[in-house]
Amino acid sequence: MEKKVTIYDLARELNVSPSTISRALQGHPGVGPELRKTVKRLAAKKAYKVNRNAASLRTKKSRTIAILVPKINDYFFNSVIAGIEIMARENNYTVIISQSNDEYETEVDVVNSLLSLNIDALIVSLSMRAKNYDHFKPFLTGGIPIVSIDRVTQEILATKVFIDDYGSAYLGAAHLIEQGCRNLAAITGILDLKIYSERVRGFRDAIKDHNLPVREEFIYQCMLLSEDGKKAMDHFFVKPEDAPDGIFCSNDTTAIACIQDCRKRGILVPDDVAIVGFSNDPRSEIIEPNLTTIAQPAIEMGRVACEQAILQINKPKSLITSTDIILKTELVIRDSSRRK
Amino acid sequence: MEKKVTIYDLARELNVSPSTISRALQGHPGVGPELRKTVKRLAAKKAYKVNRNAASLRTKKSRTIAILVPKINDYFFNSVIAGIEIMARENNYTVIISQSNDEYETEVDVVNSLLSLNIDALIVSLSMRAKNYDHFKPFLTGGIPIVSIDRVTQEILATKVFIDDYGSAYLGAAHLIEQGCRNLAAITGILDLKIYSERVRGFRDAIKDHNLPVREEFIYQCMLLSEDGKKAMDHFFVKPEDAPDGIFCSNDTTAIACIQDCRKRGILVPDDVAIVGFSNDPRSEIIEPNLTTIAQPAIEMGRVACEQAILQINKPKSLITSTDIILKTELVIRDSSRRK
DNA sequence: AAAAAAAACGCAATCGATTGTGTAAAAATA
DNA sequence: TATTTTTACACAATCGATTGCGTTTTTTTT
Repeated sequence: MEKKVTIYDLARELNVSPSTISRALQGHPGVGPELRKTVKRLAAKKAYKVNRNAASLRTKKSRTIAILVPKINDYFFNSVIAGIEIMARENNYTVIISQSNDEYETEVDVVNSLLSLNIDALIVSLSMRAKNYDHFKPFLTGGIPIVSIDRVTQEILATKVFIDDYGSAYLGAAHLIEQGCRNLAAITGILDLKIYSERVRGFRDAIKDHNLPVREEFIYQCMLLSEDGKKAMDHFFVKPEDAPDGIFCSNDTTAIACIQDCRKRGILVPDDVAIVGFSNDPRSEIIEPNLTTIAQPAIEMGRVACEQAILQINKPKSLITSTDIILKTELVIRDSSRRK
Repeated sequence: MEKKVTIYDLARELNVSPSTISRALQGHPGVGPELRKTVKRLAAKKAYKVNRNAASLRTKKSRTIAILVPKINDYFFNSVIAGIEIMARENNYTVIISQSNDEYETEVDVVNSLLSLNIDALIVSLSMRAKNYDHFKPFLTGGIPIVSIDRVTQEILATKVFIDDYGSAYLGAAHLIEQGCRNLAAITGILDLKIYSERVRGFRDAIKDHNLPVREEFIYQCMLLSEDGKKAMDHFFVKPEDAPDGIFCSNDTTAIACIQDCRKRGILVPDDVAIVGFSNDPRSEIIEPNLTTIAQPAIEMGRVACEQAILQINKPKSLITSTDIILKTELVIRDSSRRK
């Protein structure tokens, strides 16, 4: 149980003051180049590490970025986190993670506990069950920048990194129509979230623009879990003779559930029903038939979000701005929608 | 930009000393129940949050647990992380994550930077390219407990949470033999890691115990990436007439790659070659044929690891012990190995 | 009622790093 | 050489919470 070495230890050993040690280590001018080297050498030799708690207490900067996502073990968020972590490391930031489980209460809870931590920035993807966004206010009034990703809202003053949900969904739906579908259905997340309402809007517009009817009962709102996919199928197929021939899903989990459910029902994909998912989950190129899906640059999104966070951190507090950064998606056409 | 409220603010407002505020908030005896309530009420009203940096500096406890895994966006580790996060939250701990990308240098780097952070415990799964474990020593000499998961080593004094790799692999290989395979191959990770050497040992013993020959050239060591799976197939099938009829893979990624490669080669799974994977990745029940695999309780492993970490944290430092906790696995038999 | 014990709270040091300001010595200028 | 400017470093306050110890007040005991 050795105690950690502090700048005082180094100072004593070199017969200089602790402040000089601190400055030397930071490469401050005002410390002779000679002495600076000596200090750094000794620090390395004695395996000195700054006590970040002490430094943070003094400077009010923790070099820590917090991430809050609905679910950690989800492919998309997972990749986003990986992206954030990479960029954070490159810039010598530490990353804290937590999940809301898509529950509003947990989100509030987590956000509150983050307030104790003196984080420099928060990167957040909202929970499905948003009620209001008051719990984020202390960050803004405290000068802590928020970067909102994927599931964003205009109600928080934050840099937003997301994709063109409207356009992506439009593309997906249009693709289904091009493949001959005339009777489209959609599985969507909770429409309170812009991300999902935008996708549905794109879905609708694509149908309208092709002079087809939008069937309201074929827009199924849910939490996008696997079971929800099956329930949606039950819902769509109450009258099998009047069922959709194309389904646009807001994530791959439900899309895969649909494909599996089709198989059970003896419905052919893509011939009877063509299916498009969202995210390009690894499972989508494994399911048979391979899933057509909208690829999102998840890792890239993480990197950009983190980059923006760091940018904001280094900006004068009064200048916290609200930029929107929209990343490109790609429709990856596979067999689940390709009709020869 | 409001400044945060501190115990001094509360103290001034109530005309008591900061120490009393601190004690009241912690529920210390020695503060009247009356006053305690008043303090707590005011604290809540003014949205007071302890400054954890200040507290940590003083107490040398940060209520922070660090996780270091090879890869964040990997299903298994992902789930472990989720499990850790849940348990950590329940106990009011914060979780820090980082990844080594399975590289030794990065691992050393990350570990070193964790030393600045005054973490209370470290939960680590080793990188594939371990050279030595010296970088972990400062934690032990510093009284910071390490919990090692999945990829563990005896060379670090730490609580170890893992599975019965030997037994699981034995079971997997024995299962292949029962299904009629006589010529088994294995894809393994780097054998320096106990987890993989144990699996290979189980694999070998199962073959021996069934009086079959172990073919050394059919044990393929690699990083367990998807490409490695394909390379392994190339290797196994140099002489197609003398190729394995059963493959035991140390993870699902390579197992899936094998199945896909078999399809390309026109090899029937499981009839020509039966395949068993490891981890029960979500993809394993989607690939055709569904992958037989060893299910590991990933989230549970995370929970237990975190629980152990907290246990160690609360133990007198001199009592840091090295417990081994072995979790149960389950052979999930699916179509990739089931021969009728 | 006096003495002892307990309860309730304040004082001040402490954790380790940072940084504005002060000061001596060295270098540059007049 | 005397004076000004620079350089190189030290002093001491500060960040916010915690905690050992001391003091005052209240309660209990004899």
